[in-house]
Amino acid sequence: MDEHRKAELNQILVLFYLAYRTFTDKPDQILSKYHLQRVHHRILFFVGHFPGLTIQQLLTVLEVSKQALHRPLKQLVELGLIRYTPAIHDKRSRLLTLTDAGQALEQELSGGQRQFLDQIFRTAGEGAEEAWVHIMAALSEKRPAFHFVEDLRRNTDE
Amino acid sequence: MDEHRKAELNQILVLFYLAYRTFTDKPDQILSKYHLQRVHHRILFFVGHFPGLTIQQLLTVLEVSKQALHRPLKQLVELGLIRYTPAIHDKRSRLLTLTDAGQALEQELSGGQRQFLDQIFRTAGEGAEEAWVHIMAALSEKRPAFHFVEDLRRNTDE
DNA sequence: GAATTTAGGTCAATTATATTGACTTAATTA
DNA sequence: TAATTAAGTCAATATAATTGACCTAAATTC
Repeated sequence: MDEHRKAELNQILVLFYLAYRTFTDKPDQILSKYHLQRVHHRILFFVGHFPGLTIQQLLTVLEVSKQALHRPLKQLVELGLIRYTPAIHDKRSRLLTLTDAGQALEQELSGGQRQFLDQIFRTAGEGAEEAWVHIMAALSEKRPAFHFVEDLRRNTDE
Repeated sequence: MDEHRKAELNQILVLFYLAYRTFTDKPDQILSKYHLQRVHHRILFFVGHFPGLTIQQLLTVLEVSKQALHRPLKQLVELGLIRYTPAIHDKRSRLLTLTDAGQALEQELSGGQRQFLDQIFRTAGEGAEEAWVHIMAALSEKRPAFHFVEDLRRNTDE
């Protein structure tokens, strides 16, 4: 790889870093109002997107330890943002869903991100969204959690 | 926004999350071998990409407090990965550059990221890189650090 | 020239968080 | 019945960030 291309890719690495930070910035500000952190947003988002997720599944997608998830999840339940619904097939599992308040906060946190992306995709040229998604999927697909989430989605869609 | 589009954008949010995690995963593994963290990679990357960066500028792009930067930067200097070169114009400033060992580690950390991106862009369709960059820039451009980095780049190029 | 500001360095206290390991209960599966 | 699994919790340790204070030396401003 020549120096010019390396410099070009470095600018791209900077963009990736800044874009991700910008992306989590507004939600982080909202979270801090409630004394919550990034991990709380992740929990709310995944439970909102995959209603009925179990704790085990949540641990798998977030790739954190059970002990690390314990406190933030407990807080969200105590705040009345997440509730357990009993699982019929396996009474050991606890199915996670958002309460109305949880849905409202999730919307407050992720809604801006969705609108921001939607607006950028709409103003970008034809096929830009597909290209972006293709590249992000290529970046993700070596990851075990990627396939796990794909399987989750397929099961949820049924 | 209808439910279908919301679900579509949620999948995209998942991709963003997973792509970024995948992206920092290998470097994080390498860092842990040296008992270093993400912030050390960021420092090495930005100093490597902008040789002669001052501490103030580094604080601005990383958006951390002086005290938060202090320890990891000190460690990198003590490990012989980063060196101060005296500033002629302002003797208060300390210009940061990578040592040979620092360049080697930076290459080990970011080189894989650059190659990974380069390969994906090459196998993606025509214009995919431009589209991706356009979108990531749109996501970044509201950020003060984005313009700061743009200015830095212009000054470095001169 | 004196006063102020700026770049950088450091210490201490507090707070937050993650990690490892161990242990428990209840339910399911082999 | 025995072994495994989902979930919950405690404790100890280590890591990290944050706030606030204080310091030196160099540069600017008045």
